[in-house]
This record gives sequence, structure tokens and C-alpha cells, in this order.
Amino acid sequence: MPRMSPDERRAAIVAATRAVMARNGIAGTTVRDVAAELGTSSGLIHHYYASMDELLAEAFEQAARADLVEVLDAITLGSTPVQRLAIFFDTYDRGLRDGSGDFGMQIWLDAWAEAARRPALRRTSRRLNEEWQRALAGIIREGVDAGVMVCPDPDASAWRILSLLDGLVLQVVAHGDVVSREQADAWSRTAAESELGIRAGLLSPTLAR
Amino acid sequence: MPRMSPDERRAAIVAATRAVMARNGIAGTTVRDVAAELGTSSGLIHHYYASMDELLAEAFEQAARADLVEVLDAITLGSTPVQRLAIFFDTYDRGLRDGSGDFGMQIWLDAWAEAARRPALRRTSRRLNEEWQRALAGIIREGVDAGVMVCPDPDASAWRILSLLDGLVLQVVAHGDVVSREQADAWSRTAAESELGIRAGLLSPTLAR
DNA sequence: ATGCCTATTGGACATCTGCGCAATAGGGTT
DNA sequence: AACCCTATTGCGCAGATGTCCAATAGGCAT
Repeated sequence: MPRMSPDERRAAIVAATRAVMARNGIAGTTVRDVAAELGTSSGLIHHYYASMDELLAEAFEQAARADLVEVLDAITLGSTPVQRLAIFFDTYDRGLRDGSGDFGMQIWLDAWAEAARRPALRRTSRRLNEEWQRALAGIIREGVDAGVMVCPDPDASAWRILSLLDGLVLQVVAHGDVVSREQADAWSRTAAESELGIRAGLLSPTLAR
Repeated sequence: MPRMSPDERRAAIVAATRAVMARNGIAGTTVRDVAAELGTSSGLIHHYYASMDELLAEAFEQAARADLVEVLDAITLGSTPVQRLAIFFDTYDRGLRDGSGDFGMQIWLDAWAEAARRPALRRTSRRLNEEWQRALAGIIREGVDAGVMVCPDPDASAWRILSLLDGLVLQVVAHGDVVSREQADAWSRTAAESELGIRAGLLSPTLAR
């Protein structure tokens, strides 16, 4: 396979790892899978990453942060706090929809489970979850300041909204149709409307897109 | 090792599996680990369980069902639907408090993550989650019939309350003090009050105990 | 062209996994 | 005491996994 510069190759390896991770989960990602995805030999991976643990941690970090950044970017398109919150749900749900996309919710299930046993993964997972919460709390604070949301404790509300979303999506990902993706999406939107004193229906999916 | 009746042996194997599972997680439980814990040969395990997936599912089933039964039993002590719901939260939270107890929330994180790779575990995990939801929906229906709760869709409400609880507890178990156990408990109670039209404070922890 | 540096290869190695099978041994029945 | 059923053993098999290493080959400086 074509010879690459170390930086390019490292990036390519992480990209391939993310692709496999999205398909098979963190635990189901092996050196050979990554090599096959990349179309190279397995030895090459170890030329750049001393251990599989190191590679998995790096790939999870990048994958999780990419999803967060995607949401943060999309949010800036909204002109009001309520619109930004709707876009927040849009983007989250869209990530769930295309299984082939970058967004692999399964890796979050793996990360949460593995957090108890892998300190590095635990730190990364915790930090990313906190950043998600902070982003959501920021929107809520703007909404309160603008007088379009009512919320005595934005941080707590953000944790509640995010946890409900995670808990519902968890059922979708782990158990299939016990709860549908559409229900998880709609239920968390209406719960957010209730939590923040927003008129029912205002958080419905943005039509654009 | 002493010869046992099939029933005794099966029970002993599952007990040993639960012990290893509590120590190493579901994914980290191997046939040889269970055999070592039991002090027997690995072949014996396969004499009673056709596959490892089946054994893990059975062990998880028993561990998880024990917790469910504990809640179901405790609920019967409540004389009104609202009281029963409060006890529901009491028992759930109490299970979380003693980390050395039977209640291992960690195995739920493992089960949700492993569900993607182990069909039998997936079925068991799904079924148990549905039973939790059904128990909760039952309380809600009683409350609606008695006129002390307002809820247009008890099944949906049960999924929302349970998912919020799971999502919050997930943060406690996976990430430590990012959310405290007390917050997870209090927040899910107030959310349930709001969801079901119960006056604030009525779901506060039962003083008894 | 020539030569050197290193990206890349492809497979070896040790270990671990779930699983199956022939042999053994223990206990209840006759 | 003889016997049979089966619980239990211990090992072997095939496959997968992370890691390592000698050999190869591609590109850049000379």
C-alpha cells in the first residue's frame, strides 16, 4: 500500500479504527480488523501505536469529540435558544439514524461499561459527558436570560434532559424495538419542553435538512 | 470434587458465575474462571450449559431478577399507589447504596454493552428491562384509576421515568461523582412527580428504614 | 544512479478463548 | 458384591488475539 507520512498514517489508522469501532463496538475492535479496514498489514498498526489500548483510547476520544463538535457547530445555526435546543435534538437524532455514519452510540455503551476497569477510558468518557452537559446547560441559561425558558437550575436540568436521552437511546441501541428511535427522540423533546417551560411543540424536529 | 445432583450443580455453577461476574464484569468472565471459582474442571460447565452465552445470560438473569423481586416485594408494603411508587424509589436507591450488596448496577452497564454481541444476554436484558417497566406502569395505572395520578400513557411514562433513572445512575456508576447518588435519587423522584401530576414532595424518601 | 532511512510487509509466537470427547470414578440400585 | 448410570475429569482442538521481528521496498538526499 502507498507509503504515507507518519502524520497521515496515524490519522488514517485512527479513522479506520473509528470505522471498525462504530461497526463492532470497542470490545469488538481487533488489530486485524483495523488492518483489514485500512487495507494494510497488522504490523503497521503497532509501528505507530505501542498497544491496542492506546489506539482504542485515542480513537474513542476522537470519535466522541467529533460528535460533540458536530452538535456544537450545528447549534450555532439557530438564532434563538429554543431553536438551538431543537437543533441539538435534531443533530443527536440524526447521528442515531445513519448507522454507517460517524456516530456510534454503541461505543458509548462500551465506554460506560468499561469505565469501571479502564481508568483512561473512564476519564475520557466522563470529561466528554460533562462537556455535553455544559453545552446543554449553556443553551438553557441563554433561554432563561432571554425569558423564553423557565429553569431554576440549568445544570440540573441539563443532566436530567441528557440522562433521559441517554437512558432512552440505551434501550434503542441495546434492545432494538422495545423503544423506537422515534419515541426516544419525541419523548426527550417533550420532556425538555416540560422541564424548561417551553410551549408544547416548539422543540419539534427542525424541518430543514 | 464431590458429586452433586444436577439441580445442586447447576445452582452452584450459576452462583460461581455470579461471583466472577461481580468481580470481573460480564465480558471478563470465562469458562476457566468459573471452573476455578468452583474448584472443578472446565468440562463440567459445558456438561450443564451448552454455551457460555447461555450461562452468562442465566447468571445475569438470576442476579437481575433478585433485585427486581426485592423491589416488587417491598412495593406490596405500600397501601396507596403514591406510597408504592415512593417505595419503588426507596428500594432502587437502597440497592445502589450498599456496593457490596446483591445489587450490582455495574452488571447492567455490562449487559447493555454486551447485548450487541451476545444474543441470549440481549434477550434476557431486554426482558428484565421490560418487566421493570411493566411493574412501574402497573403502579401508574393504579394511581390513575384511583384518581391520584394524571397520565395519558402509563407505558410511555414508565419508560421515561425508568430511562431517566437509568441514565442518571449510569453517570453515578460509570463516572463517580459527576452526579451524586443523592441527586440521581431526588431528581428522578421530582421528575416522576411532574410526569404523573403528583404534588411535589409526595414521593420523598419513606422515613421508615 | 547510488545509497540510506524508514514505511510496510507477512508471518511467527505465546496466550487465551469456547467447546467437544474419551476416560474415570462415585453412588445408588439390584 | 456386582452393576450401571452419569457426574466429573483432563486434555486436545480450532480459532482468535496482542505483540514482535526479520525481510522488503519505496522515496528522498546525495
